[in-house]
Amino acid sequence: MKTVTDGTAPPSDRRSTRHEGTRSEIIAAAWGLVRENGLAGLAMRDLGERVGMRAQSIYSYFPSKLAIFDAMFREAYTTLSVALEAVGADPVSEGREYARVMSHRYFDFCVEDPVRFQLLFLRTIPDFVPSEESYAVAIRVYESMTSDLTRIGITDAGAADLLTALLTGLASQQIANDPGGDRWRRLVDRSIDMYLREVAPNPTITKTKRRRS
Amino acid sequence: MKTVTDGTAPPSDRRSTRHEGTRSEIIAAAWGLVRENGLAGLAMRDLGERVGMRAQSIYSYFPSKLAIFDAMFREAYTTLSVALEAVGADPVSEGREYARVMSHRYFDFCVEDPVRFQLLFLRTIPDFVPSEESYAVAIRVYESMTSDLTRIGITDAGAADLLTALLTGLASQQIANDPGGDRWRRLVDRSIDMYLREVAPNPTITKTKRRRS
DNA sequence: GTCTATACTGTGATAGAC
DNA sequence: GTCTATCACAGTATAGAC
Repeated sequence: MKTVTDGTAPPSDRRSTRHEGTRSEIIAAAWGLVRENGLAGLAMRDLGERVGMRAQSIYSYFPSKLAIFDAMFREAYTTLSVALEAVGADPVSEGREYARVMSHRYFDFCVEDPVRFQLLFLRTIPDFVPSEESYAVAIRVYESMTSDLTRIGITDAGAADLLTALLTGLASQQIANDPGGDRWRRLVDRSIDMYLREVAPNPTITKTKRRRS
Repeated sequence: MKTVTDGTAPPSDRRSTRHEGTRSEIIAAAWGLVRENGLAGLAMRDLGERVGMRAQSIYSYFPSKLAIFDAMFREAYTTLSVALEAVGADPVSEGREYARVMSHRYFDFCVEDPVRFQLLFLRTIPDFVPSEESYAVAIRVYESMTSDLTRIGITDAGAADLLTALLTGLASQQIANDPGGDRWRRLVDRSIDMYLREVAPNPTITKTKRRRS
């Protein structure tokens, strides 16, 4: 129902899988091009050439270029979601340790792919607004993070907002002013300590279960 | 000497002032357009129309569109420089109070004009790299901030980097996820406290002179 | 359903007349 | 300095072959 920005409803019956396959292929090619030429530098003609068709044919799979960005947006947030969920499953990751591991995953995810960072966290493409479905994935990631923080004893209002601001700030500075270096990366651990001292001043709180035995 | 990206050396003698005047006019018009259509939406034709000439004539004043962005970059950093220097001159602004006032100025400067923020702090225009002269202004602002922090007792390596990351992170989140609101703005004071507790744990340090009399 | 062919508008930029 | 004319290249869209 209501695949508004989703583009090109599945043909009819069975070879929609092939259609989906081509869509994935296009998105993958788009990521490659975007990493080479920047987010704004994505050209439909280049994209067509990369996947072996003319630019116009792409419109059979996506109604517009913005729809491609939307699919990329959703895919990237899903990747982030998976990366962060893996932390929660890690038995070692309790309390402060969870915060530390999660923060590093988040920071690495940002710095790893500057273009992806730009697409997800900075509103930089002129008319791009993520569709309802895609934005829902983003919200889900954020809610998951909040509930994880709650789980380890950080129930503070604004605690999650403060953490995302801190991490995206470090990542953004790293990307913009020292690409390839570690000038801000090496401040991450210190930032977590600083953050935890603020939102969970009592260290016993963050050690959820069994403190010694 | 070597006005490489500066474009169009002054004609010869005296009416270079008029030339400079037109340049300023073009830049002012560019700011207006960019706030309306976004940074990537700046079109030379629109710009020409705005200043009362054809698009091609602008190339008599700037060698390229990127040169216009460069001039805007420099102008904006000069504005930031002035805003922050005013804090140091304020006699009330000592120690923690300096950090607090300065941080709010910085944050407000960022949020006040999202497009300017994008130009200065996020590398988002495909091939734009600030010229040497323009980047020098940015460096000067940063060095001034560092020396101010030193003056109030924060000599910590990376302290300035941590602060800029924190503030740009808060601003970036505010702009992207709650434009017009205050969801991250109201975390600024708390962030300063958190920050000062990290970089200057001893409160007496930051109170530079006369603690009581 | 998916392709090719063609075309429309708008972009940054250049050459040369005046 | 400012103009006209022009270029190569974007994104987008429609028509029609297969």
